Amino acid sequence: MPELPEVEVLVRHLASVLPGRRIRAVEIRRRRVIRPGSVAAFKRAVIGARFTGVSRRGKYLLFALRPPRARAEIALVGHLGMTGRLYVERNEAPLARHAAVVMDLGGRQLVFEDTRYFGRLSLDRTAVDRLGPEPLGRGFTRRGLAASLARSRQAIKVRLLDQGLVAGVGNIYASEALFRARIAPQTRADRLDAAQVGHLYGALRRILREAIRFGSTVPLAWRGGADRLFYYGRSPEAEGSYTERLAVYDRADQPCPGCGAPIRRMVQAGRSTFYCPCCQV
DNA sequence: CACCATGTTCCTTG
DNA sequence: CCAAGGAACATGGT
Repeated sequence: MPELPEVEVLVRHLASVLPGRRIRAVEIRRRRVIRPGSVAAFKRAVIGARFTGVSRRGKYLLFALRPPRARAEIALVGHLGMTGRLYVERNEAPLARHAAVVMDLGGRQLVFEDTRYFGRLSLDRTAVDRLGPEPLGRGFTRRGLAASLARSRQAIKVRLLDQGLVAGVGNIYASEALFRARIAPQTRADRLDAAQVGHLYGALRRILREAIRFGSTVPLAWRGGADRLFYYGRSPEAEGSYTERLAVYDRADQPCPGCGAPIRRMVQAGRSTFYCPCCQV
């Protein structure tokens, strides 16, 4: 479930596994995933390079690579789309059906698996450069958020999904944050008062931080006893407790944890929004 | 068969 | 020019 917290948990894991490893070979099984850019240029830049670091920006993964013979470092950008997974396993492990890219690290392989192939790997940073501030970073402020929202007549739920407003919030945490802030999702962004913007700011940070803490606290699990790590770094058994943490997302007709009224689902900009009609005004 | 799904980008409409 | 909405991308679950 790749929104900011899931990507952050994954990045922390990969940062403990990848640095120091060299890319011996790359197999592109789905060329669509290498985008934008060409497969040939991608392979040329990446093969032979060594991982020096892994970080995150919004929902994007950033891999720092040092090519051989001390040329400047390059940045490999990754995005998991809706169903992407990224893990390191032994070379002999049977390849997943939807493995899109496999990088041979010598004895181990880094696998980018994605059933829907919406995810991508690229050397192009333009999408990353267009992102708004990191919600858990210094650049995200109440004033900045208020100023951005004052310029838009769009529904607040739809605004939150714009990665240029704040980076990393997706469909799940947008609904969750609005519930915590007690703001109705259809409220026009420019109609929120200062107190509501303050609540929303705090709710976003709290929701995202808690999700990261939860994801990082659960022990890492390995599928089928082999050493293939689930991309989100949690065991299937933890899945139940994960969804139990969500107050409104995917809970249509279930009782609101605050007042007991049935949670509602509606569609905004083509995507589901879940909310409590009684708690969120 | 129908509808739904954690995301982004492109195209059209106003 | 910009904002907003919808389709497209591709596969699988219910």
